[in-house]
Amino acid sequence: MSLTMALLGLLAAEPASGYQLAREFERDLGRYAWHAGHSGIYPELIRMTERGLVEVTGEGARNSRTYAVTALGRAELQAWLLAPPTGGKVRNEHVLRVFLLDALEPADGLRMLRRIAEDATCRIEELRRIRERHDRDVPEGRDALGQLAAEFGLRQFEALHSWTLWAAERLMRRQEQGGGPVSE
Amino acid sequence: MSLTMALLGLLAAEPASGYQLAREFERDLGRYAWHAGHSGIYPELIRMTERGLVEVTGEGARNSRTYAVTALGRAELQAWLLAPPTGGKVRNEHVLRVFLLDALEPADGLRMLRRIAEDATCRIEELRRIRERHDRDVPEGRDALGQLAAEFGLRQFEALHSWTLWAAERLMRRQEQGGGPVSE
DNA sequence: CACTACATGTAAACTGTTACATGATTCA
DNA sequence: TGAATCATGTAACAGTTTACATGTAGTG
Repeated sequence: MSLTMALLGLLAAEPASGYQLAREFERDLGRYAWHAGHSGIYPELIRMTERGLVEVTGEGARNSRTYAVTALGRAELQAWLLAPPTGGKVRNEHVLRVFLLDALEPADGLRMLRRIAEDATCRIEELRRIRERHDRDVPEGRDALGQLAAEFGLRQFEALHSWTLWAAERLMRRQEQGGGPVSE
Repeated sequence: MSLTMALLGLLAAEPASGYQLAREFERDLGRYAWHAGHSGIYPELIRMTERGLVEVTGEGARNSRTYAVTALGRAELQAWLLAPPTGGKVRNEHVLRVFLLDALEPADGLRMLRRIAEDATCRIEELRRIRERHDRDVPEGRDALGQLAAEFGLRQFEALHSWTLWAAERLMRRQEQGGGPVSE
């Protein structure tokens, strides 16, 4: 269901081939929202074509097919977006790691936090550069989705960074006070 | 794999029954990091017992079994936490919806953003209350994980809220300027 | 011509969800 | 004793991933 909508959303911004869509997932969408590989995308596009949600609008070199959303597809996407938020399932391995921090020795936990903080800093800088580019030439089509993603990611990584600082401080407070922290 | 680690992490904080673990997933972990239902948890606990990662340390009323991590389980968890961050898969239906915003008519998009912002505000207030409680009595065991989650969630919802404000402004800027936005 | 990137697919294995199914204990 | 909650499980189904498989076009 969600994969269907993700594809519909990408194609609503701009028609594309399965290959291009797969690359798109590796960029913004796959990073923050929904991950998918080409082997899931191609069969899904065929199913969607059968259901009339998308259609092949052209064939290019190397047997590539360009897909575009149909009116029906657009209607289904909009209906889904406006529908009451069903208890969406969350799966995020990064966040999971971060939550299990207390299972490590404090020294290891600190190392892990520092690594996460560094990584977050890199991404924040990268996203700030992307933002500047967006400020100059106002994005259209799929780049507009990229802009939404960049602004979202920027704030999220800032939040993550702020959290690592808090968590590191908490760890050090604990280390000073109570002696044996984790191990049995 | 991730479910295994999530369970190991919860049990590392405090031994528990499958039922208690399932309830735990409905709270912090399932909200932000990893969702799982009881029908996935019970079979996984049995497999983990067979692999020697956990063990049954007691049986209580109503045929309940209490599981605890073994030394091996703790070692595997720590190894996984310290391992290089494999390109973790992300699946978040909420974020997906938010990314596909541009597929809606501007008026609908604004309504959606407002709904998300309101929801975020509620959760932020809730998490602030939880934080105050944590400030009074320093959490131990599984409550410590709850504290990590609360501080993380707080920052994340603040980021989401900030993003909705930005996105709403962007939508209104677009509405003023270029006329026809989405529909073909 | 070799290598890389483009481009699409399938089958088996794995993971997770939904719906079904059962029984124990507490409380009103 | 009826209802709610605690407590555990299974089987069929749906969705994803991994590995395999194939062929095209451009570039050095």
